[in-house]
Amino acid sequence: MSQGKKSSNPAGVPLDALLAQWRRERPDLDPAPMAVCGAVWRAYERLRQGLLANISPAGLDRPGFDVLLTLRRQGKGRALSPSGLAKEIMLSTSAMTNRLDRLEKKGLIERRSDPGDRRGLRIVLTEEGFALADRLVASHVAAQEAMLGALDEEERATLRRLLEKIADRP
Amino acid sequence: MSQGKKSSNPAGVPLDALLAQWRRERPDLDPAPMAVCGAVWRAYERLRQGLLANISPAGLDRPGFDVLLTLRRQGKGRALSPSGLAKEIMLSTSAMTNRLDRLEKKGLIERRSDPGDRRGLRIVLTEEGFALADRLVASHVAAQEAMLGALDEEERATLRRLLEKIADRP
DNA sequence: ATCAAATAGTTTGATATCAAACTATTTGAT
DNA sequence: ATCAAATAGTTTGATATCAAACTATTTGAT
Repeated sequence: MSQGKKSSNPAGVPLDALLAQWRRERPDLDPAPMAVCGAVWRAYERLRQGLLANISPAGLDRPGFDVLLTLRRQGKGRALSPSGLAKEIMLSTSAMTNRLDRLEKKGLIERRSDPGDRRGLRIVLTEEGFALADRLVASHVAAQEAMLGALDEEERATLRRLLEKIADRP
Repeated sequence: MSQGKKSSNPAGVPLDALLAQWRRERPDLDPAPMAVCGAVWRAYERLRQGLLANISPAGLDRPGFDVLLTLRRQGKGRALSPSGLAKEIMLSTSAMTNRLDRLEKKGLIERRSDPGDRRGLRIVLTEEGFALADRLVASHVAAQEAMLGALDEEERATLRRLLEKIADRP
């Protein structure tokens, strides 16, 4: 039950101390990239923790929440196949089978057989799943907004641009 | 201004498309924070992929690599306890037991009993583990440098500063 | 000096992931 | 029309994580 981890510092050691150790041990290397990558990692961890705090009271974890939001943002009544969901959420199809089992058991989604392909399924939100997604996405965006609160609009735009330079690199 | 479409997309959908879906479905919410958080996540995923490409040829995974580097940067012959390692790497101590078993089996680390506390252990790199860490950290930093290649020095500093505003937020 | 509480590390039990094997169905070349 | 190959989703087997229970030892209050 207790989350015995420090929350302010994803990895225990301050980045500067870590770099100093490497400079001492490997003066032939320039450890500067570690600081940038470490900063990405720590921001990611912070955001992940905030996400978890938002969804775990509802008994959801990250992949389950992703399924709900992915379906919700398609619009009322829109469906996706398990493999389509797996691709968007970056899970294996076997993990998706498991996720869907759990969400179905909670009454949040429904497996319908695809009328056009008897191998296939169409996953839809139940009334209850739709309502939960609607409720959670609001607090989710609010939580994200709070975590970004130290950044003004211009800084957010800059941050996005710089991060995309990493993500889009071949 | 926006070069936003790339196929090596961590999650399948371009961020802009995702935001557009939310604006249609939930015009009452401002989904802008999702774009920033999504960008952090995608950069993180990119870096994670690059890391994995560097270490998996050596038969290591992320936590195993972290153990090696954490020990290596302490300096030759310096030791840490399993719980100290677990804290730095943010693994449970039970997961650490497992990691150490595997690394020990590969001959990369050694468990020595703590002379000052018979409950405790001191984990040290073997000669082979030290050499592997030394080899991998070099290619690791090189790989990171390559992934950051699109950013100049000033951009890197800015990126760090902005990310820390997220990570350090209470 | 004693002994309850704290601490270090391991084991156990529940659960998650992935890759590969599998079943059922569809597609496409002939 | 046939049937090998492709595809959709599930099951299986190996392995990882965590929390809680456990064993051995140390700490600290008395």
